[in-house]
Amino acid sequence: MMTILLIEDNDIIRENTAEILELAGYTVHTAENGKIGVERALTDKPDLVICDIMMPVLDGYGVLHIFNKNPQLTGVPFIFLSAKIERTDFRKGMDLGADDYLTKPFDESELLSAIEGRINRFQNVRPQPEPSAVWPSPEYDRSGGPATARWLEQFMNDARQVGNLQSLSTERKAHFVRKKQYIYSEGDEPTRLYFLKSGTVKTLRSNAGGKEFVTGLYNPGDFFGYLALLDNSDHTDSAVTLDDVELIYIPKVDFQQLLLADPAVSAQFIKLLAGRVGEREEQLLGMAYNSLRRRVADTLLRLHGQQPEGIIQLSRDDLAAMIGIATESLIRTLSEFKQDRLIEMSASGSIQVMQPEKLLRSNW
Amino acid sequence: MMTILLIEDNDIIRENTAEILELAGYTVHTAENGKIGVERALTDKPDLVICDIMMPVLDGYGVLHIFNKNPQLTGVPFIFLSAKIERTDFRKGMDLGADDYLTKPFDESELLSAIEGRINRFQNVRPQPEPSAVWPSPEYDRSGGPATARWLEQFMNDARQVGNLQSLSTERKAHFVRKKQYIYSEGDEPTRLYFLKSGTVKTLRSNAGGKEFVTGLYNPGDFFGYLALLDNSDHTDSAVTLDDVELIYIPKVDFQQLLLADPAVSAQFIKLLAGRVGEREEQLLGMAYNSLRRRVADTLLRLHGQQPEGIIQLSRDDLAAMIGIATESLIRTLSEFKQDRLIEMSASGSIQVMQPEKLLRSNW
DNA sequence: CCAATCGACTGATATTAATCAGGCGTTACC
DNA sequence: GGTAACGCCTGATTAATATCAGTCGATTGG
Repeated sequence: MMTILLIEDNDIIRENTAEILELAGYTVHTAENGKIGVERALTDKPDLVICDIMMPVLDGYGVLHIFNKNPQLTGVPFIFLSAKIERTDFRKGMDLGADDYLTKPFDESELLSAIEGRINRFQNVRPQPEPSAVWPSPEYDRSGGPATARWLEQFMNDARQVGNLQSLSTERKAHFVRKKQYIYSEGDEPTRLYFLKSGTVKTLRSNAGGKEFVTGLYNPGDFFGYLALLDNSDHTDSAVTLDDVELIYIPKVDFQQLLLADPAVSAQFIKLLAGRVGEREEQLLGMAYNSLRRRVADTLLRLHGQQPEGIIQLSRDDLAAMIGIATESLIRTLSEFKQDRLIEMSASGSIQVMQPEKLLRSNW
Repeated sequence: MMTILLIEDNDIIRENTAEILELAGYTVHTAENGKIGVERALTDKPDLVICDIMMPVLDGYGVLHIFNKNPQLTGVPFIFLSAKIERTDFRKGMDLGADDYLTKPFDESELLSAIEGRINRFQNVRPQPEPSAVWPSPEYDRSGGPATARWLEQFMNDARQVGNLQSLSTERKAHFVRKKQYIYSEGDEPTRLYFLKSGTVKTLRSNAGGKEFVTGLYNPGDFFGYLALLDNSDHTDSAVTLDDVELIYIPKVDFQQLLLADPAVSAQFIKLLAGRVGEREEQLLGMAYNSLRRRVADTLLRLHGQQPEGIIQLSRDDLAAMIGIATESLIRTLSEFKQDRLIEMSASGSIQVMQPEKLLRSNW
């Protein structure tokens, strides 16, 4: 339901008015002066504001001034309430940007119709519906999480059906690469996009000291190596196979053609990348202020959701490089988790998260 | 320039008023009754309508009724003009959805400030989505660094020249926001893109413990707040002003239209985002394995390149939150750098990098 | 004008996680 | 079949950095 913020210093009028509004079915928040009103507006985000003009601490004009300046508040319909019926007072209020002006005393119907009038007006003025024709919120569901690009597979099927990019066809030869092989290295010029048919691939960056940070982990059905292609720069990371894999190569030109041919694709890529930026910034935040234990837990949970069957099969070194910690520290933390029955480890070293809820919630 | 439609049956008042408006720089179309007014509104698409109430053929209420029903007309600011000063007349007009109500006789300043008031109000509130036409894709400078979006400015100029997205025009009102104000907060639904005209803005994320990590720093000429718009999600960061700033709002719909109208633009955005992903991953690598000293040095160098004049004017708290370390640690490191003559600090706390080469090379 | 607040800074201490060193079991290989 | 190599793990030590507690000076507000 609509939330209305009522700012009025007179206790009787305020309570009376609030009661009327509540009877009419609105959720009402009240404030007894302008300052409190603004504070409440910022926290409650009302759908409409009714504000008296003459008030102590901060008057109605001041409140509206602040509303106009604060981007979070500007869009909210604003109705002045005043005992003054003089034309100049009215004009001052309107010129400041009020949307209606009610004079006291008013009766119920005046109040309610004024509110309805403004709500209707603003709904007309501010079209709610997503411009879906413009912004494809597509059937390409981003189910694989922002890190993966499974929707591209779907897209490629479509592209194939249209038949204008034959080189994308699945008849393409699969390339077999054995484990622990570099697919491309930092500094290489990108020549193609990779589609992972089977196996696992990690992408990593390394620093001057030879330490590695794993930036991505790819499973069958994922594409990788697109960052440098999109950025039109050299690879800034390396891709390494974790086990024996089957790859399909999509030549750079084909990919770029694809990208330009259909606006929906570029829109999808924009979405994908924006999501990835957000994810990385989140990680950065965690890296800065979360304890090692917390970061291990977060990474395990992320993998738990991504990995098939929820079983994490990854060497301790790689896992540590994903989290950005020393391998020993990871192992110690895993042991602790195991003791707490939060995870289980098999003889082969694979990890299974047993109590994701508890792992998520426990705060150190 | 803004086009105003004036609907008024009295010849003298109509011509007189039109003259005033023209002198004020508006393009004015007139109509001598409601019927003609509506017809003219449909063909001319005015930016604002001033309409008398008592008129032959079709009165003002009727005109507004039609405006409310016709989607093409609903978004236009509508001001009533009337000789009636009775409260009930005023309320009837407002309840019908008028945006202001001027009583005759009025003087020039009343008229003009009422018009300005509504135009400003509507720029805050609404984007009226114009049907997009595709314009020739211009050549965009690719030199702008990945962190900034200055090329968008160039693009917007082009868009303006073609003139089909008027709402992007520089005539847009600047919004002033004082320092330390939130422009948007984590979790807010994005409603617009922000263009920073003057001042400085930071974007930050905060974790459960209330700690903040500064993810971006924006200078005049930058755009910000686009991540959530592109991702089609809620804001995952907050934007806060560091000093008094001037902002220009670009409504969500306008921006999205813009983005899809021209493949060159989406291509630019893809590049921008891909670059930002790379940057963030680089930061992540540094965060994991570089010493605090190294990270401070890197951040200083980054800011040295970005900030105008190379002078870094930033509170210690914000700088620490950018690097992701404790404020005290930062201050200690800065003191060390100062002792080593790598940087200089003014009394006001601003930092200047003196020997970028040495700062870059020294390896700890 | 004084008190309160804030930002820059310093010293002492506590905590965390990296590093070093090594054990133990399994696999790979001559 | 022996041994070298490797992956997983543990203990002790050490280095790095956060935290706590406060000073000092400048600015702000009543």
